[in-house]
Amino acid sequence: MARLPVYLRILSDQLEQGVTTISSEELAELGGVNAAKVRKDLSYLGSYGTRGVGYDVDFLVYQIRRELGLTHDWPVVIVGAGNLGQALAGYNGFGDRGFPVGGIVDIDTAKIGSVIGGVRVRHLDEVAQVVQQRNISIGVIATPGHAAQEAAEALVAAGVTSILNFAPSVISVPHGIHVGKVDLAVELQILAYHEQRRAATASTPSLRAVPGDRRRGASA
Amino acid sequence: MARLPVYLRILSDQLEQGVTTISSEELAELGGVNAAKVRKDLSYLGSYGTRGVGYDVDFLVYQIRRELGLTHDWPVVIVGAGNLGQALAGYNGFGDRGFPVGGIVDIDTAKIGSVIGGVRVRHLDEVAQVVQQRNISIGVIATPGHAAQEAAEALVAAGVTSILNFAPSVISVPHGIHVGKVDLAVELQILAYHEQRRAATASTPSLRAVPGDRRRGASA
DNA sequence: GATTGTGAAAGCGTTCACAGCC
DNA sequence: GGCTGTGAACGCTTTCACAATC
Repeated sequence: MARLPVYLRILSDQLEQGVTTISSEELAELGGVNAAKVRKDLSYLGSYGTRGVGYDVDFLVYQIRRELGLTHDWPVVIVGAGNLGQALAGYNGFGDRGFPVGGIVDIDTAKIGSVIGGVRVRHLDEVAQVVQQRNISIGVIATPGHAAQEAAEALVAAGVTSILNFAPSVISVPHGIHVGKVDLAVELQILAYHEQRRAATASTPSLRAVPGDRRRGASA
Repeated sequence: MARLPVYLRILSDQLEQGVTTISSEELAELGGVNAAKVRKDLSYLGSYGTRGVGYDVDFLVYQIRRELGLTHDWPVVIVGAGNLGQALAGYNGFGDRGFPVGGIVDIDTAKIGSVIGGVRVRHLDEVAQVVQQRNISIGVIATPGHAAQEAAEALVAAGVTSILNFAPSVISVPHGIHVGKVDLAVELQILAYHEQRRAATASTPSLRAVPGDRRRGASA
């Protein structure tokens, strides 16, 4: 379920703030979703709530981590030491959340040997070595679009079985390889779409229906 | 519809390769989806296909751009000139696809004045000025998590109506502001989940039903 | 003959509503 | 009284299948 990581982050936050118990309604509020949905999602993990009380935050965090396979670190290898690759390697959000950068590779000899975020950049040809040495199963593609397919093939050949693709082009991989895609332009295009619709409806006086937003407190 | 940007990218690629006509089946193949879905999606834009022939790629690109509001550029302002902000600002994928970086702001005086991707970094306090000068309606948050809320508030106060949040924390914004979120860790967690399931099923020769604890005697 | 456009059917995720439990 | 867990209703999205059209 794609919402478990969201719950996990919220619950981790709550845990830090000293919250020990949480109801489905509170969690739903924090996550911006429906309480019934939260209960359905969590019941999928097992019956870990207590009726009349709620869920034990600490236990729930453990269970979600277990379900997501986050009981141990998943080192990743980054292909591409350009702007994006450097940002990802230096981004604490990766290592802090269980995905330490186990290697960075590139084909630009000018970049090879430099150190980013404590990791030395090596040549793409050595990616198989890196993957096997550090027992890596997740690769991150941070290359220009035209190099993405080559990067994907090198990763698969090296033994990686999951790929997160930041390049703005579609890669094709053998069956059985999991691919996640983050296309920055697509995200912006969706926002642009909403902006454009906002402009269109704002200039259309016929649509007078006011959304009946019956929330109690205004957003704080 | 969230798939339009995907079609747009494929069609743009095809256009560059000299393809002038495409059938729903070909487009579906390239996009990895069902042909009927493609037709339904495109029929939503209007009846722009020709039976027995297919769709005119050039015309379709124009229509999708129109629907998405991509007939003009949408300059963006980036909050945070750290690793991620620099990567985004230097990333051609933004400007090339209609989202030029109209400004970068930060609170670190050491960074202010430096030039990234041709744009000078200014102070967060000047964000309203930047937004109004360049007529910006989309802001990008590339700060550490703890600064994301402050960034969001500054953007909203400056007049931005859409926000793309790369920080690993949830921001709350007034009603009517559109927020897109890219959480790098969430993407990786989803891949980890699949990896973990792969390992689990690989080590389970046959899926034997595990007896659950049925409370009460209603076992049938 | 090939391909679109679209009603109808099927599938899936969400929400409701309430019994069961603390 | 409060809250979970879940069958059932609902609504939305996807897929099918075929008439309409080129």
